[in-house]
Amino acid sequence: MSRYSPAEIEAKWQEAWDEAGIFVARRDAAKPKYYVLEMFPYPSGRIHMGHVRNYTMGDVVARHKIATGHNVLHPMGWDAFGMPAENAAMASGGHPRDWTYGNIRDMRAQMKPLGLSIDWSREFATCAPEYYGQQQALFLDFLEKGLVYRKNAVVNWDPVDMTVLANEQVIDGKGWRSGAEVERRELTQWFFRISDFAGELRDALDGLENWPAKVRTMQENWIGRSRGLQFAFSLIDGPEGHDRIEVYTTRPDTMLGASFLGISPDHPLARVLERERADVAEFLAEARKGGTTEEALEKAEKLGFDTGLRVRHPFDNDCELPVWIANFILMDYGTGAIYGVPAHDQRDHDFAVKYGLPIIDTFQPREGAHDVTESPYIPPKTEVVRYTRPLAGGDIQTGAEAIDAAIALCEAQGVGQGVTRFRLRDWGLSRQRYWGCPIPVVHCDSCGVVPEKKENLPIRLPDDVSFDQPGNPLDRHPTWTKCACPACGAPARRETDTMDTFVDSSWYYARFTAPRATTPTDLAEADYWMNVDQYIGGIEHAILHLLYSRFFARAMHICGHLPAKAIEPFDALFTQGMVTHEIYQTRDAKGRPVYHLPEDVTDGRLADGTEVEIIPSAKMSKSKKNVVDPSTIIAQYGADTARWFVLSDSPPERDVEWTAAGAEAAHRHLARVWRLASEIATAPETAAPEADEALLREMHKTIDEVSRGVESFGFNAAIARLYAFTNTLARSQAGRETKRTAMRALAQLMAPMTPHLAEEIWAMLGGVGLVATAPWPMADPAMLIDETVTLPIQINGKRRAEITVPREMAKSEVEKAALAHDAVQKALEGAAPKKVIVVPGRIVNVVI
RNA sequence: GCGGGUGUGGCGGAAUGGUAGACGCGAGGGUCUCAAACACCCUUUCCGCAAGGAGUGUCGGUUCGAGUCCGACCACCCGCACCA
Repeated sequence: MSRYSPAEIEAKWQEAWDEAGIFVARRDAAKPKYYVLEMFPYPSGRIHMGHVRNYTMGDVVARHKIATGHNVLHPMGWDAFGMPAENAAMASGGHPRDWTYGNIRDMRAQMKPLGLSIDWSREFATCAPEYYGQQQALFLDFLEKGLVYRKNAVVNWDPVDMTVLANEQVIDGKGWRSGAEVERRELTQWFFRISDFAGELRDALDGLENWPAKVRTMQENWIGRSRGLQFAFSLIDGPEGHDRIEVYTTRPDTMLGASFLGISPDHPLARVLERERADVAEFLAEARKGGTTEEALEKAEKLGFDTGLRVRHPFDNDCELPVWIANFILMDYGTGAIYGVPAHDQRDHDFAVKYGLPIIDTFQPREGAHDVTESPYIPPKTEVVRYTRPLAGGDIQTGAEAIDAAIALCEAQGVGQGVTRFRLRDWGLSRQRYWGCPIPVVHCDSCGVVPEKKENLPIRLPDDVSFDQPGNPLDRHPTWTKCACPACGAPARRETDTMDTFVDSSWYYARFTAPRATTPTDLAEADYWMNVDQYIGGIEHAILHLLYSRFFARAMHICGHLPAKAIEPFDALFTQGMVTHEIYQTRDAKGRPVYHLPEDVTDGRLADGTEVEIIPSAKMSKSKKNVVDPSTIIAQYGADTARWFVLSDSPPERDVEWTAAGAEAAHRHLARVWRLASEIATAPETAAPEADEALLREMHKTIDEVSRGVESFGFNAAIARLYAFTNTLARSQAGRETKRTAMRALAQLMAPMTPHLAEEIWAMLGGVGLVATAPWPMADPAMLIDETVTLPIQINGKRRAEITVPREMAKSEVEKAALAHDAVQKALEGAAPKKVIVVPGRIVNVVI
């Protein structure tokens, strides 16, 4: 072979790894275990560059850990349930299962050539009954422990298609197929009691030291622990059974500024009024329009309706407040009722202005006048403020503990009590869809909701379903719903809801430790392999998936499926950025955009010479056609080039832009390394002791920096160092044996990133065995320290000169040498410096 | 709207509070070649012939010293509970 030929060497070494079976994970007490996991893919059809980046990063970690003597588990599977499969079935008539398994087959075939160090013997798809049957067993255990329950909750309802819509299927408040205005409607649904764990999930975040701080912050805010006051306003002449309205507030210090009471459209009182009064029903119908997302609710126009009812202020018997129904009040948070303080809250202020409600100022800002009719004055939580209206007969000052003081005062007065609340809501898992894990319960006329017997699991999805009409095919299946009640044996109806696909991905990491076990997990295996030592995936999963997984691990532990140490399943987390690409656009006759694939564009022009408009890089998406197929790149340049490129240009946590030029450059470099290696392999023996010393010093510095880079996800910096070392090696006058040593080290350092090329070079230079299993090189600390050091000299913080001094030179000597420098002398003009700062080995700063 | 993040040459980016621009791309110049491709060498933040000066989204602050820390603002990106 006379030139770098990835097609040849990549197939060869993949076969060699397979034969040696080095990636098959088995328990081994003699080695420290290491479990590295990338978020498993949804089988959407083809792999994309984002997958390549994600799995390459995981592979670098896995291969580095193998080389450092760890027993590595690096599995792969498929998050295989979900809407796209049903959409495909609706669009083209096939079966979701066939579509899904076809995609898995294609994507696996695309992934294998990447040369990932994956233990494919553990592969599974979540849509396989062997997996979801165990998930059903988990559900039954959770049910037994009270971790699952049923309650009403709102969904997006398409009144034309008569079906539930996912948030994604609601476009600008309208159903994606029917175009009808979406309504919020209540259904009885299954929920996990994740909110019971809110405090624990919040507190345990502090222990997740190897998670990105931003993810911990996001989860903290999502869980949203708050301290506040819960109390009741008494309702005057309310409907029967409604003589008080409970409210929750985090700002009880503003209580005297209340000018109205607001309740959610879903509040029980609103429901009662809706049944009794046509005007209320009409308003609620209007208020329930639009989707269920918090974003839609927050951005929607604030609507209110005066019920005519009034409540009495608990601190002031003479003060009566009107009761309004307002569309921005969430039934899910607090008590579903608030009191409005327009003088001290922006949203309440907007509402009061819109509906002409009074604005009552209760605080005196410390300085300057503030007209609260113009804009609200938000009293700071940290500064001392003074009430202008007496609270319960006494002027009080509040300070840093204003809220606590107000709560204490209210408690003392017998008005309500301090409570800790969480923003986190229970996790609704019911989905009115076919392609998901069936919820293993039946509905019996006499016994109610009855869990299936475990011996009947898995409850398999029926195969004979049709997607020719909207709605859940399980609902209209002729026989599948018919079953016998597990309790009394009478005819009963099987539950037709399936589980949220987030359930599937909330425990797959545990299943990988024993993927063929006949129980959800095998405790011995879980005890050995858990926790995941390094988890890698997109930042888009920062909240939901990771929070659900943390909950699930706790719930599984309670049910005896995971050891206690695994309740925080991911020891370390890394969130990687996206792969982006420029978008190429032209316009059709009507001025509408037409997108073009990168492979059809050369130098900004199409094949017919038409110039394309270049839109800055964005996430690769099929609709914008700014996609590059990894298979094309692998065919053109080889897997090592694709791997090298996705790691090289950008820091892994940030987005990386795929460019054809960058890919070519990566390939050019790998070809150069290959050439250099074959030159060194065949070079005649020479000796050059001085050059040897210099090259070996560089080698040890490179080993040190690359090792640290690989361990800290500094892949781009590690690769830059490898480029620099390649340049050094190419120019080195060192003797043959030294160069061979340096080249072998280079191969080892490159092996996690470009494993095939590294094996080839390793073999070329007489390396023993596979480089994949060769022990990672160690940097000799003595070789990392130079005898002299060059220090910059700053004058007033600006660099003006530099001196080279012995490393161990005393501070006073360094100062003397710096002051003697021409540039310093010139700047001083004979005067003495005001101050001289010497940071040994770093810098000298002369202050004049 | 709420929560989180990002911002450095023509481009991607590097930089434990200590020489801003490592490494790569692109560009310019050169060597090799009949010529090209490949490869190799040199230059490349901006202004300036130079001396020198300016410079990390904007404005302000802390510090002997700020890309890095603090405050305000601007722009863009991600998430918002039924997308995965």
